Amino acid sequence: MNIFRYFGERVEAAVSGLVSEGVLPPGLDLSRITVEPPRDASHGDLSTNAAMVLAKPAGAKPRELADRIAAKLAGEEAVTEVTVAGPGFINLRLKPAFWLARIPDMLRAGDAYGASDLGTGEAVNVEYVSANPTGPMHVGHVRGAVFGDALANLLEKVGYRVCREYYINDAGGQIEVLARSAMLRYREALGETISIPEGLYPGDYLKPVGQALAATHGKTLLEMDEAEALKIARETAVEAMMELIRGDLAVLGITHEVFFSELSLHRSGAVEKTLKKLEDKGLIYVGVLEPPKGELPDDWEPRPQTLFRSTQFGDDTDRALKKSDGSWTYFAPDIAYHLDKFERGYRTLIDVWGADHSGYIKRMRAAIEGVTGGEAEFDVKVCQMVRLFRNGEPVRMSKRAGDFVTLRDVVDEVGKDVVRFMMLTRKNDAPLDFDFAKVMEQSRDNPVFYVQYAYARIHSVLRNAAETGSYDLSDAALANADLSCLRDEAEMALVRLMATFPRQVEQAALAHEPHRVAFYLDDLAAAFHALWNKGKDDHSLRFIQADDRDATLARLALIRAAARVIAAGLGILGVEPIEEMR
RNA sequence: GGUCCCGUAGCUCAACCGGAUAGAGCAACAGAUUUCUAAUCUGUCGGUUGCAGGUUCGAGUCCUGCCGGGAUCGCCA
Repeated sequence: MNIFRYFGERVEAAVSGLVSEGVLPPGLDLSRITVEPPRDASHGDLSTNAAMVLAKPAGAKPRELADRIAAKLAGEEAVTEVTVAGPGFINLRLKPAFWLARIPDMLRAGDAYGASDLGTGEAVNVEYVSANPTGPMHVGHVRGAVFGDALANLLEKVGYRVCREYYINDAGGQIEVLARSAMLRYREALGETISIPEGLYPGDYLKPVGQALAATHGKTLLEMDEAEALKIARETAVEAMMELIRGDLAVLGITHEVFFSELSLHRSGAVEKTLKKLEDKGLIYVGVLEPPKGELPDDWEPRPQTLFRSTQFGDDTDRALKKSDGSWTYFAPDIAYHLDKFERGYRTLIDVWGADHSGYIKRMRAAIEGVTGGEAEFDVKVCQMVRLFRNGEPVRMSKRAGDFVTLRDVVDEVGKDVVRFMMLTRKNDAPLDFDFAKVMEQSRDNPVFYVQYAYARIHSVLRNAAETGSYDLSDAALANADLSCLRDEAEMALVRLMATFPRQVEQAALAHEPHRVAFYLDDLAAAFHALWNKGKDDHSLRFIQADDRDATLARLALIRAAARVIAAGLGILGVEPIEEMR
């Protein structure tokens, strides 16, 4: 149960009661009414702005209207106290029994706790990673990968039908470089001594590709037309690189449903078809762009080019679709790609990009609006850079000579779960520092540990209970425990926080911000650790009470539910909970 | 120079797409805990939310202009 949604309905009922009594006019817009936890807990359990929002359109004074609504809400079964405060807030306090009744909800829901039908099965496409298939994934790709995956989990959790998608840039110039690099390795595999010139990929990961080419084709590639040979090398290399990348992603626990090839758009004629569509709408023309302001690129010269009228949709300048050699720019097939997603039935398109692509957002948004007639909702989530540290010292990386930290390096060193959690401890558009030492630290400082430790502590208690007493610790049994002895403020604080989880998940999903789940889990862990420590001070608050079976069962139900919530939250982040840490 | 992102406590960051007295952690200081795991907890100190206007009953949040940091800037992807 989402208590905020529930009371949102109760507030609406109170308002429509006032409408039928003639106190309020009919036809009021209720959409801006919110029911939230007040920022300051001393104000109560729930707070609504209904009176302030409705006052003006109803021609009423906010405080007076608040009093009328409050009087109606006071009759609610679960409510113990209603107050009107400040400019017209209505604050509700709920019966402890109402909060406690959420515990069996949680135990019965298990992993599904926090799930909802908010998305009503709507299809959403999340495109993330989409790293060029020119080598293994490096650390720069990790954040977007984790973010996109967690966002997909989050949207699924609240009832969207999510497609996780990867766009393979297998048609550009970098792929030509890859093909040439692979050819070189092929010669090497045939026994030639090679040196890798500047501009080609030097990494050892292309050696197996060269060997595979040699094994399959013998010396025949050397004898055929170079373009023909490069084509074969390219296909083999791209396939091998995608295998590499899929493996890297698997290490992070990421699986895409769709891998979409850029090349397929070229081959199928989808690019031409898409641009024809734009042309028919008068959105394409041949023209000369103004030179960019400020320092000019060295080789700049005015030149007529095929342009998309993205300025018509709010972009700063129109954008080139063809290179001077007549081939497509990156932009052209990308429009076709996004149209393809739309035509596959996705009305909500989410792209996860690195910060270095943020200058591309306006034109893509413009293109999608143009090509779909404004029918698609397009959101780009930009992930800022991750700065690597080792014991506070920045990790130096130079792209030359393959001297970069790979995704596998990081995961091998600290583990998948630590990487995933840490990547979500900052808002996506804020830079993130990742310190190899710090993320392994076992301290309050380290949120991964702190949350995992709360979960482990709970399981420690449960193990202890299983050994020392004859309790039925199944969720089904605990869900039937008499919870009335849970009265302490620390216990209630924990319960209230757990009960807000469904709302937190919904809000995070609507904002496309999975990091909120990570922050919530840190708060939840804090509430649990606080309760634990209170039991040190006051032994009557310990979870296991040898001489009080009812109290023990109630508390085991409480902490078991807390563990369930932590697991549900970690599940969204794609992190495995740990039952024992020693 | 244009565009986008960021600017919140000494430090690292939140703040639920406009709500009440802006919250956590770290650091500092003062305490608790001989444990259901002494990897934890409690308290104190700490703020003109970069600056100046505007919209609003109400602004860290929206708008405008500055200041500062980052990213990016016709054919890379």
